Amino acid sequence: MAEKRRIIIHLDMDHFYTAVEERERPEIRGKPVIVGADPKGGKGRGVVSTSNYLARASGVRSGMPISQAYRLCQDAVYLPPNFPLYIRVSNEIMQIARHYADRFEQWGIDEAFLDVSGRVGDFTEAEALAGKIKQEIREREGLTASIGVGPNKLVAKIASDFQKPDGLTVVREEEVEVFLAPLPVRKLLWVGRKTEAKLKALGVNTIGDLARFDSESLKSMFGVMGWQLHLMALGLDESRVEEREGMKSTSHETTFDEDTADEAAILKALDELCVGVIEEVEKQHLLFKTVTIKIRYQGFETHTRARTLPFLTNRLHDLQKTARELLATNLQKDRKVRLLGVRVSSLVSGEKQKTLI
DNA sequence: TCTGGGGTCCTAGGACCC
DNA sequence: TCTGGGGTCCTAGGACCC
Repeated sequence: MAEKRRIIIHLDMDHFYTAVEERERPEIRGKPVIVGADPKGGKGRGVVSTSNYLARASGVRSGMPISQAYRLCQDAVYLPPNFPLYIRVSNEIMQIARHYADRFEQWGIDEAFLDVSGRVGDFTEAEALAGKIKQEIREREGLTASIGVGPNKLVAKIASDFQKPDGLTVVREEEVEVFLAPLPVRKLLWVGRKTEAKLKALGVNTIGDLARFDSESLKSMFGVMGWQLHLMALGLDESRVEEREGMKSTSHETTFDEDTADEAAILKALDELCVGVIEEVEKQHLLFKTVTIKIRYQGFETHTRARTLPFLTNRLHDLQKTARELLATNLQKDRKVRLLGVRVSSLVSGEKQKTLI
């Protein structure tokens, strides 16, 4: 039995963090703006979270070391991230978008998928609907978004990235193959740096190359992922637009300003991370069973150590005690530490738990 | 070039149970 | 002495997303 044809919209806010900052601070408009770590005159550690298009013109990109961004664009306005603000604005935008969709799925802080199959008869009507969504976001929030419309989530997502900023790209079912073929494989969801490199070694550069590649070889080389790669290259994706509910884990981590072997400073940082995690656990009314700590040494070597408790808890004392024990038995003496992290998982809603007991 | 902080999912091996 | 099969849970690492 043939599935009903779907029409999916992907909404992607343009350079979200910097766009929000520019909206809130008229004095920085017209300048390159970079949200991320403190550059500290070129000596800062950390990376660029988001940069506006003026900064991108100098070569600045998300994820780039902030020291490198500083060399490329010294006259930019550098701002620390203001997550409470971005989350507030994000919630307002998601409210707007949600009411245009039969099914809605938020994706990160500034993206969303909308299944509008039941609301529009064809892609032309979907394009008009997408225009209305962009307009409402512009009028109510003073921000621009780029939208992609396609027969599934994969194509819609790639389409939203096709023309930016303030873009609107529609890819009909019969146009999918021609649209995807010339694009680099890196545009596919789940194809990151590593997979891109492996594919390149096979002579696969574009999505078209991948579509022509033998699917059995892909499966034997990449396992489950290989089959997925084959389907994606053909523009096929049956995954549903689905609201995710229930966090699986929550964590805090911090990179020291300077790598340190000072045990007192390390323990203090660990305790503070635990406090932050417990605040989130309490806010969300959660109980947890598994504690994981993360240690990154000087040189970027990273380890995780986990322990599952025989009981559910939301107590700071349990977290700090477990985290300290995991650290004590795994910390390599006299090695400088770059980063420390604390995560809790095996989460259960505390309210639900009460009714179970 | 020198690599944040918040997440999700997958894989592989080992423990343990029936 | 040599040794099953299936299932679940746990740990560690890694790829990927925004």
